[in-house]
Amino acid sequence: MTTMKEIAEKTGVSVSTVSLVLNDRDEGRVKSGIADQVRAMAEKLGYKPNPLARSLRTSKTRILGFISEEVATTPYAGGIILGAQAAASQLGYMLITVNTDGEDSEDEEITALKRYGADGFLYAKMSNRYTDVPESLTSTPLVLVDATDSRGRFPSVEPDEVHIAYDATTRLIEAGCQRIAYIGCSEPMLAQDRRLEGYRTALEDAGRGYDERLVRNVLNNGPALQAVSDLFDEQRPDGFFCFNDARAWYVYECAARRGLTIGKDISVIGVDNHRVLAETLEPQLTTVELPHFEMGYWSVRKLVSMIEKRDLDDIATPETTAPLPPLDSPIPAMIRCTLIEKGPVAQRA
Amino acid sequence: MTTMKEIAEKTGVSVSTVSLVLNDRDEGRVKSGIADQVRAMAEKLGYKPNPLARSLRTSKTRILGFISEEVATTPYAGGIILGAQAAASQLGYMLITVNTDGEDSEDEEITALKRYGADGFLYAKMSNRYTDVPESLTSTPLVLVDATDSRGRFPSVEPDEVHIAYDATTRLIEAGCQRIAYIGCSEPMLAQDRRLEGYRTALEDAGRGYDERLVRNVLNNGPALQAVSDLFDEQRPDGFFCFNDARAWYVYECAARRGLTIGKDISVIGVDNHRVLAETLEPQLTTVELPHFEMGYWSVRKLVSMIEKRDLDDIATPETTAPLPPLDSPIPAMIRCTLIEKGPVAQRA
DNA sequence: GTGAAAGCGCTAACAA
DNA sequence: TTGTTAGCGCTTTCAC
Repeated sequence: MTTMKEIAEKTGVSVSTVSLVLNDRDEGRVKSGIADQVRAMAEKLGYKPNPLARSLRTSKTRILGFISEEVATTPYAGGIILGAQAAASQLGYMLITVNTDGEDSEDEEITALKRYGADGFLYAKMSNRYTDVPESLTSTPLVLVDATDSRGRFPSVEPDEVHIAYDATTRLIEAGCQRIAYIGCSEPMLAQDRRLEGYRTALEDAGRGYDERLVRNVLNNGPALQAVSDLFDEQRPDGFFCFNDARAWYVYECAARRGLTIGKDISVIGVDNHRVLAETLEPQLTTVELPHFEMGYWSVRKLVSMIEKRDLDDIATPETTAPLPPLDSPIPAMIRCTLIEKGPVAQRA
Repeated sequence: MTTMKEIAEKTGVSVSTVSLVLNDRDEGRVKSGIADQVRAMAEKLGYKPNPLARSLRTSKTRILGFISEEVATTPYAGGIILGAQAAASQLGYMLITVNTDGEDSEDEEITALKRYGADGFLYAKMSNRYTDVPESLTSTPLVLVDATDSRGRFPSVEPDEVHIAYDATTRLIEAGCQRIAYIGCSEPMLAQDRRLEGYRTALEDAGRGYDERLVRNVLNNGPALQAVSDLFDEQRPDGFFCFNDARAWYVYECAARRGLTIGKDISVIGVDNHRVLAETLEPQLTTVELPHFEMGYWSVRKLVSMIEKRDLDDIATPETTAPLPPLDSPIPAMIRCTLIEKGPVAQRA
């Protein structure tokens, strides 16, 4: 690894000059001829700054910590991490992903990261809910991802849950569905509340009544299948909006048992949390893809703008291959989601 | 953050002495009274070494890089990462997880990690196959996880694929299945070859013939469902061993369409790569759980033993909550897998 | 046994 | 406009 010292020697200047030039702080301080020489030499020797040494001096590491409980158990976090990494590498940061399977290891991992000098943290949950931020995180720049600080102290970047449900429900209405059910989540959760709201609003905007008999909020377990089964028998819905993969699968399963064809007899739109829909039921159902990538991407930009105390609107995207959101938009807190029509949605008279 | 300097001042000794003591290199070099004082003061001030400063001096960072393409897209990597993190934190290392969605970003991320001074790398694939190690990784200690170096230069830690298939097939035989099918993978892959071998050996050990008409190697796509469907009609198998989730789902689907009950008419054992089985089909199928956690765990130990050029048999597990493999065992290259009987396996006469 | 001193690679006052 | 100096927190000879 070449050092500034080597460059200085080979160019016949001092290290400080090299430092100045290579950090682009040479404007009006170093003669441009010299500066060019230095840059050329750095290029020639393939100089790369040693981030450790720099950090030791500046006490800024350009390291970002990504904390999540779910990296390990769902592919859900995947897109978020990809997006976060894209933004981080774009901005010259390194993203360190840490998963804290339990409460115990959490603080431990966080302090480890802090000792390594992380400049800031992302704290990601797996489904939008009010969240208590661990105490150890409150003293550093922090952005919540797919979560909302229960005490309102920290900014967050989340999917636009109301719109998810509104769009899905509207799609079902437009397809001609008459009795549209919502299979929700019975745990208290922001995402659930807002999706129910979007579902309801869509119905009302279309001049339909909201009928709570068509709403079943269930858990991810045995009784859930029964509840959905009952819904089929009692209400005979012809359209379903489902909170997530598992719930969409219950509908799929119930339909199969009754000989109902999806796309003909009933239409199903599900939110694809765990990629189960994408991976197995793909041809059968229409899915809403959560904006994982975008959430990761924008939360990193938000975090970095907090750390560097400036807007990032000037930072363009030079050589990234990943699909990036338009960079001229300001950093959003809510992100619209994409409805993906992979499977058939029945068109009725 | 307290520094050694502070401890030195408050104790009235020099930094070098403090360094000696706090690194346990004081035996016979520092009077034990002094040493105790230093330790007490360090404890009192809550001293934590600054890893950056240390690394700058020693050019060892105790950072491990975990490179994978699939962290982002499957939950498969999750267990591996958990295991790797458990081992790393046990051994005083920090694990940096990096996913390289495409070929392009891979080298970039690796060099970034190298500049941060990673002491070694884990290179993980998503299913056991011969793998070309990226050139940029060949100059640092490296362990492959769930993959085999195509040029045989680097050690790897993998599931015992033959046994997976042998055990699953044997289980089906013991349950009384007469016509046991294997739904495999048509891509060339170590895991596929070895599982086919295990399937075959189990049949032969049981005095059964191997009938290649009962084997269907398919891809993860549309025609696959048709192929499995044909298998049902042509061969009427009553037992299935499936390469992974998606393939198990094809069987599940075909059975459902024919009104066959799993656990009564047919038995299905699938390898749970993507947690789809665990999350949606859990009550229906018997799954083989790949030893993700263990793979991560043991590969880190292997890597660290390479880095530190010593055995790790003396390192015990003090305060980890995660389930750890027994620590007295030597580092294994192949890891046995667990067959999980979640669903019914038909018992026939 | 202990401490002084040098240095890892870099940045930033301050001098010149 | 450039170089000198000091120092980030730590480890490691080498004198004493």
